Amino acid sequence: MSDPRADARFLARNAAAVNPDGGLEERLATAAREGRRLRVKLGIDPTAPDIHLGHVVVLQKLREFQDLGHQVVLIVGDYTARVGDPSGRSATRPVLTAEEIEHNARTYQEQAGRILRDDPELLEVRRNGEWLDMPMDAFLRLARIPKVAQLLERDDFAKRYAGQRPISLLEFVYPLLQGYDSVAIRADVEIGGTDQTFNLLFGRDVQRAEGVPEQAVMTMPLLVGIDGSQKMSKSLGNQIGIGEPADEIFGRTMRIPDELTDQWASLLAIDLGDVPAGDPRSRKRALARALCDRFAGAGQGEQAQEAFDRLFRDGGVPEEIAEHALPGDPVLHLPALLAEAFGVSRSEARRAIGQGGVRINGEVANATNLDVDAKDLQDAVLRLGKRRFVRLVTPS
RNA sequence: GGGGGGAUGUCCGAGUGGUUAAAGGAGACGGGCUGUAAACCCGUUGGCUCUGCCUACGCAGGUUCGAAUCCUGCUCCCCCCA
Repeated sequence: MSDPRADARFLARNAAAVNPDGGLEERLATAAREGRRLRVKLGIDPTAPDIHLGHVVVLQKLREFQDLGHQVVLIVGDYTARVGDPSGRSATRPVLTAEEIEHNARTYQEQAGRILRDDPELLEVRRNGEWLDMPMDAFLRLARIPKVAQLLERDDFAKRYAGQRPISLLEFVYPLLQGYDSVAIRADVEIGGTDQTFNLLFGRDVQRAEGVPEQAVMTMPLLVGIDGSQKMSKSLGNQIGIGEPADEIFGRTMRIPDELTDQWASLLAIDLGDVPAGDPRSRKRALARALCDRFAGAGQGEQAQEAFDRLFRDGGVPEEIAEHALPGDPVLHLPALLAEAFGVSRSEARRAIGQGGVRINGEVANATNLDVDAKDLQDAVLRLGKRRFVRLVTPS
């Protein structure tokens, strides 16, 4: 039926690396020979439930495995999340409660379901608390596996160690726990971002020590966020969530640097088809449309693009604008109104007004007179900066 | 157990008694140009009832006309030696 070599080549086409060389093809061939599905593992962190395009890169890859008949195993890191991960040094990361973790995990699962096939043959979801909540002696047995020198080879650790910056024992233990996940579920393949390379490869060591076959490891390049420099992440605010409205997806995609367009298309498995390479703007628009169609629904791309053009090319206003109830007073203090309507501080609002960044029905707001007659604001469209709009309505 | 270093605005990071809402940078935001790209230019960037007022330099107290800067206690963090 399927050809392991061709499948491996297809799957690896946009990957950063496959380890060991030829490992994926070997696993595919083994599975074919034994007439079974591969178990393809992805560990997910239930501290940040909202899926953005960065997650999609990996999920899309899993979907490709599913389409070839293989089984995806999502591992919710509920146990590890409860302990908290101090890496990255984001200081006061709160340790989540079991309820929060569970809620996040469900949200994640639900969103991932929009990319993955939700067929029990093809998708299994597990919690690592199922096996990590082990007795001390079992843990200590595992603790023999990693060698300190080996852990210190991990780039992140090596740098911090050299720079005399802290590394907690807990961080040292994480790769071991993740690796044990691979043992527990008998992973054939594990997927992750390139930042996970060490951990994924370490899973092989744990598997070997535990006497189970070693997984192949496929790492995907990290998707660069819309700021064009750092990896996409919610905490950096440079993400596009898959649950966002089409207009938002379209607009934010149009903001990425041109150089990112092809990389995004490749990692997100979007075919830009015949859009000429010499026309970066059209390529980006095609990408934006495709993303809208995929995550907001078929046909959304076309619509979002029209709205976008109306707004930014023709200088109009969006069709759908959030509404904000006008307070009843006869005279309104503009900074206060802006603050409420857009969720900024009054000082911020004042600055924006002073800089000509606020428009009422297209007219730049007067910076010297901040008090406005309420009747001049009836059903007015208030605009802050280039892309924030609100329609003022009278509460009935 | 011993010794040393540190905690400043969104982040990084200057500042060791007064002109400090606190240098500089990053980020962000507003404006210009434009393709909501890049590059570039200008401006802003604690809050507010805004020509002024309030709150701020880990926490609490003290010295002083005056403290982020000095003293005391506390909390937290890091490094080194053992």
